[in-house]
Amino acid sequence: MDKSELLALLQPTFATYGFNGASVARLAAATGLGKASLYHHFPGGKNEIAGVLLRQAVEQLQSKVFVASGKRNSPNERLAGMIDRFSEYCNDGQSYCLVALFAQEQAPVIDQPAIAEQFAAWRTVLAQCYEADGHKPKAANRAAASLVNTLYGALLMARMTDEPKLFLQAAKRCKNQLLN
Amino acid sequence: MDKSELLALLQPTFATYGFNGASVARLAAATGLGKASLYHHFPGGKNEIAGVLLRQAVEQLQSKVFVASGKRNSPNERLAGMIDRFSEYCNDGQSYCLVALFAQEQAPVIDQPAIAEQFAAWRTVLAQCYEADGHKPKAANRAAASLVNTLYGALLMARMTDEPKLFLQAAKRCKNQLLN
DNA sequence: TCGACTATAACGAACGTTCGGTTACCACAG
DNA sequence: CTGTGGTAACCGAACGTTCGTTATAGTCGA
Repeated sequence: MDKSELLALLQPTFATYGFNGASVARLAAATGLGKASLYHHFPGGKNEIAGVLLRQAVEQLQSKVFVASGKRNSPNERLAGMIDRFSEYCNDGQSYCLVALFAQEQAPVIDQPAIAEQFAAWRTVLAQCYEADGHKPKAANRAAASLVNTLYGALLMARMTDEPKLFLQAAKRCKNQLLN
Repeated sequence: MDKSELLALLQPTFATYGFNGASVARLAAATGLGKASLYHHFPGGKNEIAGVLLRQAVEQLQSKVFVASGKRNSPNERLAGMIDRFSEYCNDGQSYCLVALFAQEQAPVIDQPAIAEQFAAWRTVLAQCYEADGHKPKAANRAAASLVNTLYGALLMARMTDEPKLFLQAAKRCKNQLLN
């Protein structure tokens, strides 16, 4: 059992129960290993696991979601692509974002200023697309902030109510709105 | 020290640390009482306290926020009022919503189907306003869902980054959008 | 035989909870 | 006014459990 397999088995437990709710016993059970065996792979214990998964989530958002890929495409297409990739990231609203989850619990693995910077950077990426699409700078910033808010709000809503479709519908609305 | 005072002292601890993170020791410390004394007021222990606070939050959203008050006002003014009252509810983005927090941790005090119903009802209240404002039923439903998503998304964002202004700005944008 | 891996069993600390008993307060009989 | 009884409020100390962690030892392919 190698490390990336383990992490894949561990992630859902954190995503389901949050940092505090994911006990080492539960985490070990999720992998099929004994608690002590987990410590062989992650000597830093629970904090190390959570830290790796958190960095993984941020990295994924950074490299797979909030990138204005396809320079040949129109700004709108690039924005739509980001929405689609965020949708993939959260499994169409079925999986929650560890960054949001850990941040809300004030988990010890969270570096809040860094998270704030990260989200600001992602908003900037979005804003640049909106600007390239003809929005004035201020309007572009507003639209970018709105989009991130809506996506995360929809994801939160989907989780609260256990209705992933609430996310899918919101994502669709966001994309439709780009066509104006 | 009466019960409502106690609850007021206890709420911030839950709001800050979440259900799992709010230990009885912390809760007791927040009130200045000993742990045993808390059990005098709340024999049901931590679950009872969290349950009361949760019901309080839902009740507040129900009776103070998502009510189409002021029948004489225009639908837009009523929607704007709800945004304002939600803003008050979350202290301009500085306090988090216990419903959202507990729901995300899958806290034992949460009845997810009930929460889902509750939010559906609130979306309906909003949708009726949008309809009264001339939107077609489907468009009204979409607008209502978007508004809730955005408000909660902005609140989540504000908490994640510890920047309440992200919420205030979003609330302002929502209100401006009503004027079209 | 060695090193990577897993498991059993236990550790101290913190958890939520309960017990036994002390204080503070107030009604009321003397 | 004093004294007595009852009750609500409160607390220190401990309960049993679970937490995250670790010491120790066994398994097994190379």
